Amino acid sequence: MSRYSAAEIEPKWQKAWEDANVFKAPLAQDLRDSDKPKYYVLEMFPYPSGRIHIGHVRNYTMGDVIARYKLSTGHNVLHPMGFDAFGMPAENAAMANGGHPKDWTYSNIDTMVAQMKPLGFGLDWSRMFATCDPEYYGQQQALFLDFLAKDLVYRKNAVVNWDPVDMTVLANEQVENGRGWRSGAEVERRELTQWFFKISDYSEELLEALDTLDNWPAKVKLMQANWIGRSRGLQFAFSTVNAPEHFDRIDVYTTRPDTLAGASFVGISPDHPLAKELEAGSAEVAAFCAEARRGGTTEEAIEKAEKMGFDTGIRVRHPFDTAWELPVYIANFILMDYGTGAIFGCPGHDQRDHDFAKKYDLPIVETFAPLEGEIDIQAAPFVPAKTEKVRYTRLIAGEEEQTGEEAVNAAVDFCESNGVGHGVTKFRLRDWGLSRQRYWGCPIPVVHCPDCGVVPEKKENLPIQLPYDEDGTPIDFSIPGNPLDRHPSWRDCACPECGQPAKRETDTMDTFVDSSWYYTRFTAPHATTPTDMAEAAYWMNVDQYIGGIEHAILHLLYSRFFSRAMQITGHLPESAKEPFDALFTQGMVTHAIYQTRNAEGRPVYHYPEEVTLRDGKGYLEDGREVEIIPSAKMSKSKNNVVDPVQIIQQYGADTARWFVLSDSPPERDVEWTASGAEAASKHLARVWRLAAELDADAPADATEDTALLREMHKAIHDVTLGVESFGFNASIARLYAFTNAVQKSKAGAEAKRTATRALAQLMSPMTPHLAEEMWQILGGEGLVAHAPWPVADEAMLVDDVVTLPIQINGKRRAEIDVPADMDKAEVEKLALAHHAVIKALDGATPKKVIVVPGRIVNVVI
RNA sequence: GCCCGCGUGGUGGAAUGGUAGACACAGAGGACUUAAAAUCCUCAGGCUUUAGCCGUGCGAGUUCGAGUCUCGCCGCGGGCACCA
Repeated sequence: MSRYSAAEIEPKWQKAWEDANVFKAPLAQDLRDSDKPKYYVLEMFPYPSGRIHIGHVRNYTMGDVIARYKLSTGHNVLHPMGFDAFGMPAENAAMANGGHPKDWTYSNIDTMVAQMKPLGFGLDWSRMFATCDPEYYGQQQALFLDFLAKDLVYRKNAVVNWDPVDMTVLANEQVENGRGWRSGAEVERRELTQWFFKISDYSEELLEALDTLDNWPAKVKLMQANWIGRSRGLQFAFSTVNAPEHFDRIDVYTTRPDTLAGASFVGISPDHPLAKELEAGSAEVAAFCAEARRGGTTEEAIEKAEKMGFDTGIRVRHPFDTAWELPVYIANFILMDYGTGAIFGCPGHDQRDHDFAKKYDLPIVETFAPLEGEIDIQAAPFVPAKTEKVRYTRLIAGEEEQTGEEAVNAAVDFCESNGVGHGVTKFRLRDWGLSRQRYWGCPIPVVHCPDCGVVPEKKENLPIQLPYDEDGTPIDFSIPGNPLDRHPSWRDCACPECGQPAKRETDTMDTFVDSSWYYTRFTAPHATTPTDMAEAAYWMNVDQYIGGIEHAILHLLYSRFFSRAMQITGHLPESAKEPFDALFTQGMVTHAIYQTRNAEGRPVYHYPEEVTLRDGKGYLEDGREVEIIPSAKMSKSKNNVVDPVQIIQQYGADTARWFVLSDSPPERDVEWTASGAEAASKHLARVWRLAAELDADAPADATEDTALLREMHKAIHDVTLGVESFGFNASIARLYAFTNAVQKSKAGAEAKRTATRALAQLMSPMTPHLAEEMWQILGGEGLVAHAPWPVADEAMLVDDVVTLPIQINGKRRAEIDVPADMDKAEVEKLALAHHAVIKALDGATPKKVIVVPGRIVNVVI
């Protein structure tokens, strides 16, 4: 081979790894004598959308760098891959193009595996599974039954997006501007009986345990803490006037009892029992409640909807002044799921309440004011941080001047001692609703019996499999709704308890359930129970989990709940309570969007390969200029997805891997550029030539050899540090510099061979095929994948002389070279003797001289 | 609307509170070549030129010293419980 050819090299080494079983993780039962530590690295598994995406390449390359590095530092490594295969897109595809979600999904998986294999990831493919495999979801059903037995699951009512035209439940993403995406009908919020996991029982635990997650990003822990949302407040009851029977009290919860003297109304949710009672007796109330329930269920939709209230005519007495009566409104912005579904409004110190008071002409009363300055409470609410000290003008308890926090505590104590309610701690976290009215998910293994009620399936009947057809007729996905619901031969069954005719639950599970325990299943993917305790005990926890920041809250929080629930039900050891020891959240790969507009002004999107770039402007083949929207998240509908398969075919896997790791820090988004891939490819060819064209006759040269070996040890040190701290871009920049050093070095053949072999090893986690090839050319023993990682010699890292910048008043004016170990006084003397300093001082004495050894000198004049 | 991030040359980006722009891309100039490709070498933040001034989204502040810390804005991105 006369030049670098990825097409020749890559398949060869992939076969060599496979033949040597390099990446097959051992079984725990075979490791009794192994003194190697274990290492479990996992990237969030993909949804089988059909083709891999350059973002997948980036994500899995990062994991692969870690996996290969850990292998070469003497670990037993588990690095598996699977597919998060249930979910809506498969059903949508079946709806749009016919076919069956199962066929669509498995065909996509085949394609994606075929696209991933050429990338040379060090994965243990023998452990692969998809969550839609009956073998997997059957064990998930077993878990559900175990959770049910331990009271970790229950049923209650909850609201869903209801499309009144299609008569179906919609996902949030199927609601566009409050309307159903297919029917265009205004969506309403409707209650259904659904299954829930009792995650809220673990609110405190999940919150407290965040402190133990030392290797998680602080921002993720903060987001989870805010999501769980512990608050201290006062729960108390207003007594009512003119209310229907059994409603002589309205319980409210407030985090601001210190503003009780500024209350001007009480608001209740349209789903509050009192609202429902009134709704039943009044067409007017019913009309308002229907109006209030319009729109989607997301918190965002509810927050952004115009605030509306309905005066019920009912009044409540203020707890501290029974002559003072407040109106009771039904309001569309109050959630039944949080607190008691009822609040009191304090327009003086809350923007939303202020808007509401303005709209319905309610009094706005100030309870506290800033320490200094004037405010107009009628014009705008005064909402300072709770930690800020303010002056109370209508004081409930405590000092006149105190912080909001202090005032809340004082008010709670005061109210308690006066028999008005009690202080309570509440959490924002709600129970996890897992029922989905859809086909392509894990069936919930229960049966509804007219006599016995809700009956769990017997474990020996698992898996309850999804039907593929209906007595030989393909299932029809062209009509909205859940096909399981209209599938009599699947739905009708015998009650597992009494044997009488009964009906299966037709709801399936939220796909978050599938992804909440897959990481445990990888430790024993074919066990006949959800986990094999011996394997789980050995391989858990995941030492390094890698995935997108978009999963910071839900997926990770649900997984943390599941690992606890699995421990309670005997499927995981106590030590796996927190399943992910370290978490890394990587950024997205973005690409410019190229668009023109059609006659109606609607955007038309063009593929990157259709566009020629000149002077920062883009043109189509016919010469028309395109509008360039920079750095957008890759999305099929915008035609800005870069297909990695093309890159791999053109340049090879190592180039693709090298490119996605270079330049951008892994946690940040990266912009895909074609020129970047080209440059990466050129560099790899240069590195290959270093090994292939090494001059075997070059004589040794003591000075040059030492200089090069020093560079080598520094590179080993820096690259290793980069790999260990997810600074892959830094490692690569360092490898560029080291490559330059090797290339320019006049060292002898032996030193150059040593340095180049180290270069191959340092590159091996990123460009493993090239590294193997170089290793072979340079006479390395066996596979570089098996070679122990090089260790830097500390003695070679220290320079004898350092360059110190000299600042005058914080601005760099000169620099001096001094021995690294020179003491401060000597350095100061040298600095002050420098002509630039003498000139600046102009005979005066410096006010101050700061010497930071090895860093800087600052002379203050 | 609420929660969490991010913002540095033409571009991607580097920088334990200590020389802002490492390392690359694109660019310019040169070498080699009949020519091109490939490769190699040199230059390169901006404005002025013996030297200096301005520069890390904007405005304040802390500090001997701020891209980095604090406060207030602006812009962009992620999440908001049925997208995964």
